[in-house]
Amino acid sequence: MTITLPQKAVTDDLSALLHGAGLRVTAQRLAVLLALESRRHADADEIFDAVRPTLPGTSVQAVYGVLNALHSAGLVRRIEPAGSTARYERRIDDNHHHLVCERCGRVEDVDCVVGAAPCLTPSDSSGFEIHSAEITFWGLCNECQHFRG
Amino acid sequence: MTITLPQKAVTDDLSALLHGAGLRVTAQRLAVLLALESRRHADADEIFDAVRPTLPGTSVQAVYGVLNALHSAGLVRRIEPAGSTARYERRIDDNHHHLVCERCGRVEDVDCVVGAAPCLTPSDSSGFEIHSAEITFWGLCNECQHFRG
DNA sequence: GCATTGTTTTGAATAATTCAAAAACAACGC
DNA sequence: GCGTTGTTTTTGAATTATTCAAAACAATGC
Repeated sequence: MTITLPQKAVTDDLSALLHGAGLRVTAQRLAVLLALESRRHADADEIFDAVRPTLPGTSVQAVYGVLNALHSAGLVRRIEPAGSTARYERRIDDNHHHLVCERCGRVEDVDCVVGAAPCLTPSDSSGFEIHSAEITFWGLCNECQHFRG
Repeated sequence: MTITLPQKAVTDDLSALLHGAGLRVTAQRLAVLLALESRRHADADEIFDAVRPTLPGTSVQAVYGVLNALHSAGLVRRIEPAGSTARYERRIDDNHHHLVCERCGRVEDVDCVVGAAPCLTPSDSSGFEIHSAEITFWGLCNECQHFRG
């Protein structure tokens, strides 16, 4: 029986993830993936801030590069709600959607919509070959509802 | 019986539209609205190009200003698909959705989705007060389907 | 017509993201 | 273990959509 430090175990998982996707395992990529584990809908800047303490010397450009690589490999999902910068998330396997606050930009997950399946089929696709459907709900988050004049 | 030039009639309609929304009627606003009549999902730059010939001296900033005013007044809808600049459209009364080409960024309208109504209700809204739902279908347009390797 | 208030122009700034070249590094075979 | 090769990161700069601010101007109500 081998005893592994929890931290190490997580990093091993992430290494395997990268490896499995045909990507080289680098400290920056592991750090970005780790940062995404504990954050939902993080943007490049948040991730940069999260990575910096443990991996000083990392550049913002590297973070963008890593995120682009992870996205191309299908390991992270990128959403760009109107008015926000690009946000990244690790939940890629399920087909969940997003609630975005019109006032503060906060993003929350919606696990499913009622009658989800039919939503993925438009009635007339104008010759498009459809790959995915993205649903964004706009409104006011809990906090911002109290700020109205 | 009065005979009105068609061009003039359209402009009168647009003037009434602006007036009804409590906005001042200016040449730039009429020109932008007119440009939007014949264009679907136009961005600020396209509109600027469309306005310039008939109204030289108009600045890009003015176009942005007009579009923001029209949007705030609810006269135009603004969509910002990931990877594109903001696009504007006059169809605001209906609740239609969009097809966006992942390759060339082309945007098409989808009149309705099968089972449209249920789509507007998420199962768990996390305390959000929901105002609207936006559906974007991602895929390849007719043209871009032939460019695949 | 004239004053008021809102809009447009002019000119400059902002901020997210990407580009490019050179240095650093990971993966692989030996 | 060690060099080679191709990829990734750093460093430094560019791009581009959009907004900001002050001054000139124009629409509306009287």
